[in-house]
Amino acid sequence: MLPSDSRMRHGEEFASAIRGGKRAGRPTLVAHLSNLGDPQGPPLVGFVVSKAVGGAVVRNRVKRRLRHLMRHRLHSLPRGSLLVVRANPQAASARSEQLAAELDVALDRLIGRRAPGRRSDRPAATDGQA
RNA sequence: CGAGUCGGCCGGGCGACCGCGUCGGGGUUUUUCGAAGCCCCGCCGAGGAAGGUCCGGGCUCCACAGGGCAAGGUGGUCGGUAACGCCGACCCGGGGUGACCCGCGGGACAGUGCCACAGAAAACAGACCGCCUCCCCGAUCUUGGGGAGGUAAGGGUGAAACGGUGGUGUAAGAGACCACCAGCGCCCACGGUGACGUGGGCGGCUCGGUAAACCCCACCUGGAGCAAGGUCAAGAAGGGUUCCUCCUCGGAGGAUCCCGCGCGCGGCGUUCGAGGGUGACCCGCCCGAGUCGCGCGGGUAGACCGCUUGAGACCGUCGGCAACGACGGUCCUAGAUGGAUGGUCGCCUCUUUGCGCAAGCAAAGGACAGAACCCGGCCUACAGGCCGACUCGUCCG
Repeated sequence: MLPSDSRMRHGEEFASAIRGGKRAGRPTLVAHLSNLGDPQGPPLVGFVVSKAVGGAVVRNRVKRRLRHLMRHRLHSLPRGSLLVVRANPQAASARSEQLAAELDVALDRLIGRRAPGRRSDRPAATDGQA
């Protein structure tokens, strides 16, 4: 799972990531990324899974899957990042591979906009599909 | 073998690797010597309903003169229990050939209300068609119409029509009277802890249902809830207790402990008592100097304790029809707080689909659902499966 250092725990961090950050949407999830965190600290990742996604069992499963997927993608986030991943109702029925692919696309777009040096421009067709 | 009734249990299994959470051990760094950080190893890590939050408790804080009047709940009896609206046994009523099942099971002579449709009439008596007597009119060989009265046996409606059957009786009839039966009330005897049952006697001859309609009766019930409650930190402008010093006797300074979001405006107040508590209200009682409203500004939901050893689980013996209890032994079994159970696989198992004569092969899928202070219940959801007891029917012996 996710190392405990990288877990987002406070409401204000969620708020600043969602309000002050950039956004990338996919059918199953929406990712918010901001750089307003502690510049020396590790990146913080939080998840928001509303009741629209499903019951308690479904929400827990979605959250755990996302947390597991983020574990291998933490190194791609710069220091001081605040990332919040919101799950859409479609995430309840998605397979793990689909979640992973969409999470990759969303992260690439967010990091690409912040650091235009590497893999900056995804084709516009991806946005249209979203 | 078929059909069925009741009860209990499981709710995918084994293994590998990488992660996460609590706890324990080891190493290392820092240290205010309490501990904290990092790394490594090991154990354990969701449910029968963890769910709905419908009852009952434990636990915590507040309250704990009394009276009146409400409110809510429960409702056969006896027992079980910490307690219950739960459980067991029994009683009564109903259903089933039966095993068994169902019951929201106190009171309808305290009072009020309601009873659709049909029907003449639906609760207190009344009479549509009938039946019978008398009178009048018409007709004259067997009956028609009208009026006054008697009656409830027969018809028809309905879930239900003021007891049933047979007789006496009568103009026709009727508990008007009689016998038996049903039912109601009272009394006695016997059995039972009791609900109640069995038997006998007497009475007037007969009385609808609905209380999950109001209501009446009996019994029970303090308020809030782990965001309870406690410790620390943070916030700092203020108020108060007691003591000391100074003084222009108004206060000022210091120490101490306690309380407390701040400011502005306004209302009501300090013994002629604001406001609060006492379960809602009233009386009464208690505490009492602040309190209430509006506006502006600000601070919060950080850390730790509570937090998992408990009406505990399992096994055995004994008591009890049973629910359950007593005794003995063994065991410690989740404790998160943006909330730990996920990912990738292998083998087996079950279901479905496809291929195949078959053995089998391949693919997809695994019910309902996630602990949050803890127990005892109830209710609701649930793929599939296992075990036991019993009943009825058929066949064989």
